[in-house]
Amino acid sequence: MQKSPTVLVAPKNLPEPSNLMLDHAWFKRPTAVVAADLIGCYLCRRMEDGEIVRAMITETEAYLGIGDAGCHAFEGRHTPRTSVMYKEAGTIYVYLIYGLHYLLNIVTTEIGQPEAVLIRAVHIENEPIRTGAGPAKLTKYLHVDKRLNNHLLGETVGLWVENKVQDSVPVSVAKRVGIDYAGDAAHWLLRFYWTGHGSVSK
DNA sequence: CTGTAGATCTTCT
DNA sequence: GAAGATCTACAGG
Repeated sequence: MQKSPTVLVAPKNLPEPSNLMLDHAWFKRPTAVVAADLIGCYLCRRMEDGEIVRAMITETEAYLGIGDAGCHAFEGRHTPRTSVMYKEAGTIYVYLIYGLHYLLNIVTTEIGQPEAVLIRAVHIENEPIRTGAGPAKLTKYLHVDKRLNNHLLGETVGLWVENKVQDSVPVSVAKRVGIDYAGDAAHWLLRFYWTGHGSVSK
């Protein structure tokens, strides 16, 4: 009997953002703390037709800037793609990987400190458990692409995060995925996921 | 069920 | 020219 964790209080699919919306200061904390804290929170997207989709975050990864060989901004690398990582906490960083997949990150910490959290998996109510099980799958479902890059989270751009409604969420830590080239940093425990949840990436 | 090819943009060698 | 913070389809055992 493999039942996925039950949401104690159902997410309100209200037509408007709720007062649980996280402000930018919430993301201006140590990146690993933000990444762990995001598990159980809701990634909210206003779709083209005006409907708001609330997707519960079940997996994240922290990328720790200039000292992290797995981070795009390693050793202060500053390119057209990575410049957004140096901006203010709460800024959306979307980039194209392998020429066809968009991945969603949220910038953290201070301006000038290129750190971010990658959203790796979400669970969308009333959808198959694997619908948002992967960083590229969730962006496809939520229509997240380059248009959002460089904008602050909020109702204006149609993408924001609302706080979790559960009191305690079981969180596990593990090594990050897909950065075997990063040497030592490949072993850092910067991946966070809802323990045993069926929507966590493979 | 495991393995791998292919898609094809951005960055670095 | 090569490889990447990935996913899907399909071949083979």
